[in-house]
Amino acid sequence: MRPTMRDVARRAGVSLKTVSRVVNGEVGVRPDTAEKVNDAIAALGFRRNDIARALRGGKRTRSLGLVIKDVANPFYSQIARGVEEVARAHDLFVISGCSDEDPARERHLIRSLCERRVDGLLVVPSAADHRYLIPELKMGTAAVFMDRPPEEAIQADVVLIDNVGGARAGVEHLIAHGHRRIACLADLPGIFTARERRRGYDEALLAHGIAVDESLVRLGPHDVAGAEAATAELLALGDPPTAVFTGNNRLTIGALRAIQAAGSRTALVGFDDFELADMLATPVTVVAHYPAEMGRRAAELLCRRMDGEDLPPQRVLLPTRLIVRGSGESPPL
Amino acid sequence: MRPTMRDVARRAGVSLKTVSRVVNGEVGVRPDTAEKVNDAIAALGFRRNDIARALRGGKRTRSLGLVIKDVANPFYSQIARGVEEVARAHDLFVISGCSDEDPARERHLIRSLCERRVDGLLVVPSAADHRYLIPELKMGTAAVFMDRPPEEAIQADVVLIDNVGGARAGVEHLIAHGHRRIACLADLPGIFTARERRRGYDEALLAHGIAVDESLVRLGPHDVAGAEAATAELLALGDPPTAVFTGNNRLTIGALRAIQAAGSRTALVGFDDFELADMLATPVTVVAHYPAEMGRRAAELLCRRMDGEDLPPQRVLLPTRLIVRGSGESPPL
DNA sequence: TGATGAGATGACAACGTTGTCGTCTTATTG
DNA sequence: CAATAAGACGACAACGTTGTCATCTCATCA
Repeated sequence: MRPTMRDVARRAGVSLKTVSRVVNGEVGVRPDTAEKVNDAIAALGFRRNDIARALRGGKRTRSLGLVIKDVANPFYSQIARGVEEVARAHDLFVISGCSDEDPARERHLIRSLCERRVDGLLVVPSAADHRYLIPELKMGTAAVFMDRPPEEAIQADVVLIDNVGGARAGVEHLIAHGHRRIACLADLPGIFTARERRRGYDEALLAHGIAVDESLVRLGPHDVAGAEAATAELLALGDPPTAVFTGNNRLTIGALRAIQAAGSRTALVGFDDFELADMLATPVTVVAHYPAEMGRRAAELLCRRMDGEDLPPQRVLLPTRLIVRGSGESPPL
Repeated sequence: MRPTMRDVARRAGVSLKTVSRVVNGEVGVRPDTAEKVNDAIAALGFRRNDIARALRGGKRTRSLGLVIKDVANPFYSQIARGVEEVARAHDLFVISGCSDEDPARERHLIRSLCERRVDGLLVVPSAADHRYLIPELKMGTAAVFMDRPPEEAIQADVVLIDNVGGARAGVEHLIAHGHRRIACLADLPGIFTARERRRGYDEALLAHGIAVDESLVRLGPHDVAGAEAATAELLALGDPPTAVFTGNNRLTIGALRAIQAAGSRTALVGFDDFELADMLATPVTVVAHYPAEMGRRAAELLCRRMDGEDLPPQRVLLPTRLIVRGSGESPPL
């Protein structure tokens, strides 16, 4: 169905190789010959077959694999956007897949991407164990991790947010506004960022001589509904917290719902910025970071690896920024 | 570097073809032979090369191309998610690119995707002219358009939102609440959905015997800031509108900002739902639709085409749903 | 015991392209 | 005018896989 170079060659009355030369803009073809070839290409609607090209070349498929949890989640879609920008600049395509936080699916995705011979891998890891990647890395597939590091055994670049520092800054902001009873909503403790942000929360309290009250810490809420329930529970305590620190935007929104529903004036600082945070009934003070930047930095690192640069594994920490909007500045009752 | 089947064969002491058989789970290999082969595969870290496989097979690359405006935009990332779900179910990979609404880039993307021999294309078109696609379609690359139709000349499936009906329902909702002076913010008239929604607005007014007052219609605001300015202007009129209908979520947010800033009680209904619409100071009544569903439907259609089904070009219209939240129900002053 | 056939395995070509090298044409130079 | 070189072009192999067909080994049976 699709014409090949051979078909073009036949039609133009030249050899296969000459067509190849014209298609690739190589020198050493007389203008009139090139014209004949181009006419044939246009007439037949020929498109060079990049599959064959990649096979013959043996080296580059000019593609990179991106494994994230879920494109529909703005955090990941912004990462994807950052990756796409860099890929575009390097004339690469992005082949992406959603792991949905399922280690088996992540593994399957990565394996399939390797089978497709992507030139590099960008992964937001879900699985705990990435040793299965070691052979792939050895075989020369470059890989860069984002948002969460792989375990020690893996020698690869990582681009992370400064989770500890950001969380600490957020909680210290609440402390600076007079809060002492500060609750913490963290995601499942199996998640790296949840642990790190929890650590920042602890550090902030400790640094200001406040003992961590485990009854104010909720590890586990994983979605808006869970966070809403957990917050409602906290607000219903005999001695409720005067402020809440939430470990990600889902949790922030859940907490917000509960606080709003309870008609409470509990202060709130959340990790992750989100659209409309400034438009809410109480604009939300957040620890912001820049997922697109994470995607860009990771993709850039990956491209350097793909170009054969041989640095020791990098660990990039991206800064956060506290955005003060109102919810984090109300004093304790 | 990467071992091939030949390497595996050598190590296992069998022929190339036998390795192929084992790798593909074909019958007719003695268990002990298969074991030798599997041992060699494990020892060498062999991964089947899908590039070579696709070339040899000649037919399927098991991939589909997705061209959207911008993954970072939730509308498109939800489409991408829907596509991904279907792709996953069919064991396909999604290769995506962002056109950023640039026709030249869209064309380049589609061309490159065809060169990569994707099995099918899913496109949210930016360009006005897609005739360049005709040869590709003829060559057997299936294509399905989303959100906006291609021009007449292109024979391809389209999955659209019921823009006219949705807009009409939204405006009629305002009319039902007593409004007569209803402003309309529509995006650039070059955009299909903007035109269609504008048409729904006109139809609603006409159906209720209200003449369209062009001074209340603003075509052109394309982002939050533009919508905010346009709305401020409308509110400053001597005889301002009592309600505003906005053609997409960016415009809704801009209008909301202006209304909030002016301390006005102007009613508002917007096209597109958005996260937190229910959490704002005034929860926003919207005409909701389901981008992920659009992605799914389009991908399903595409898969049917790819499987060789030969229907006439389909035109799927997805329904909208009016979600009443408060901003659309305040009466005229 | 030799014919028969089923099952296991291998040799080879082909997918569409590009790198290497050889051949042929034409212009240049002594 | 013959020698030479540069330029244009083509023949062929190879990339790693799979489909086709041939071959080989046994167990079975008349």
